[in-house]
Amino acid sequence: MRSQPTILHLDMDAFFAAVEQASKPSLRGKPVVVGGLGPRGVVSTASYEARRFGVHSAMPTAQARRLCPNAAYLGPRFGVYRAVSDVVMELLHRLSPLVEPLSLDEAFVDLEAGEALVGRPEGPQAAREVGEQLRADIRAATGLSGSVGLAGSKMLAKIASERAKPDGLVLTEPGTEREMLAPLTVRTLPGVGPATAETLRRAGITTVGEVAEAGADELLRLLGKAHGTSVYAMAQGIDDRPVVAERDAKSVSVEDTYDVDLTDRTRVRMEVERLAGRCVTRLRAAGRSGRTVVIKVRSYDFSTLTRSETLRGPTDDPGVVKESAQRLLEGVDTTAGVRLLGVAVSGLADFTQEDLFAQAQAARSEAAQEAVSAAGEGPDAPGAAGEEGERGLSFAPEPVVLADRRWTPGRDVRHAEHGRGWVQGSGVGKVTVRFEEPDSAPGRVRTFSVDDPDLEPAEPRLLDARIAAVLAWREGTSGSRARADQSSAPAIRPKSRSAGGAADSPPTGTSSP
DNA sequence: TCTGGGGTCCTAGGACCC
DNA sequence: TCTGGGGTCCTAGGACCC
Repeated sequence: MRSQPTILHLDMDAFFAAVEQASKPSLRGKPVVVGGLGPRGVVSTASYEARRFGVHSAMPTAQARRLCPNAAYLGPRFGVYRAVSDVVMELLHRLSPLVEPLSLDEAFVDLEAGEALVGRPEGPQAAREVGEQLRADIRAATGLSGSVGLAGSKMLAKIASERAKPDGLVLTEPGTEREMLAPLTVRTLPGVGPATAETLRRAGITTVGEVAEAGADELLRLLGKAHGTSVYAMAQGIDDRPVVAERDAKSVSVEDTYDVDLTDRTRVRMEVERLAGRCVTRLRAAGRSGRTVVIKVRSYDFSTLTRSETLRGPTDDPGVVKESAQRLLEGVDTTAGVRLLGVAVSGLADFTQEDLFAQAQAARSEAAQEAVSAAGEGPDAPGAAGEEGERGLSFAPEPVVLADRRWTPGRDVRHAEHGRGWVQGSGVGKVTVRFEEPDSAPGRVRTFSVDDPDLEPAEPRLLDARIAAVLAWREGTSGSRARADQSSAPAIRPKSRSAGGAADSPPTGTSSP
């Protein structure tokens, strides 16, 4: 526990939905839901307008449609979210080198490890100023709002940002945390989910204060050693977890839920083969190899099992992983129907055993195979979106993505005559497009035949020219993971940035959600 | 129209080794 | 040769997080 509130937690507000509203002028101020659009999809993010109808993340999309039929339902565009996220993370890195991203829209920053507080007066006011400046910078650079929590520990900073939502800042002064925590539900504590909350409830414990009163012995008895110890500490406001930057991934996994349960064994084998290929593609893209192959099978009744085997040494050979996955599948009965299949590789290492030539060879043929299978997917393909942009933001057109003429709502398109727009909906051979761009006025809607040759998928347009400038700079820096040296980072605030040819376009943010 | 996809960490039993 | 204890690896499952 620190005596000063120098741990900052940033949480972007309704991030995916907010990016969509910033991209699509006609959706500003309207309910927007981003998520899986198939029969088994779930909500990733609901805009605040949609939340008023009771829609929230992890809810089945079908249920959301019943609650809020007039919302715009959009498939996710991860490439765009990642691009915006990169800009936000860049701003965090200017505060301190110690940034711990939790997801695309969330991160901790250790202000003590950086320069942000230097030269400011002692006391919590300095941290508050840094937090408010950050929020202003994020808005200027992206047009989006983020909420900031500041406290003396990660847990409290996160709780603070939650209370700050939307578009606010909360600073918890060290020394006041126990009374603040006491009345909150146990679900507030990190690591307390539905199962733990139920265990505690049966013991008559529903608030954080009651956890603290129950004592260490009782918690260890109820929750076991590791879990009990940590929950008890957190309930007293004790949390010494450090902010940790850049953790190496420990596993890579790929899974698909099918619109209709799979029963045909040949089809199941084929899908496991594809998943293994995709998994290895991602593994190689990360420059890793792994020793343990895992398959996951979820049955019609939602029961889930995994089977794994550990190889003699790490591999990134698609053939080896595919064979292993098939071997594991042979031990699983799938006759009753399968709703989900997954393949994972864990026990990751940084090197491989194959020589470089063989690696390059395999990577090429694998990439080609991916391209073919992705482009050739029939209507029976998994409905969940999320394929596009999987591999980063790509300003260069990705042929694999653009060749795919599935008109998922939200997708970017271009029409030879009407210009750029996005898919509003499709069905019975027709596709409806709204023609507008991030900085245009709300656009008009037109309907076309799905195979209209004048209509084609397009690369997403970023929200703001400055974002493109920052990203271009990042891509140009040696290596994809190059981290900004504070001093060499370009200024991306409107005042100080001239972004190539498009320098003076106003931030979209002034009228943002 | 019930329940995504990508992860992390913990537990527990058995094998195996010393 | 009737009985041990500890450490590590592997497998499977479950809780939790965003």
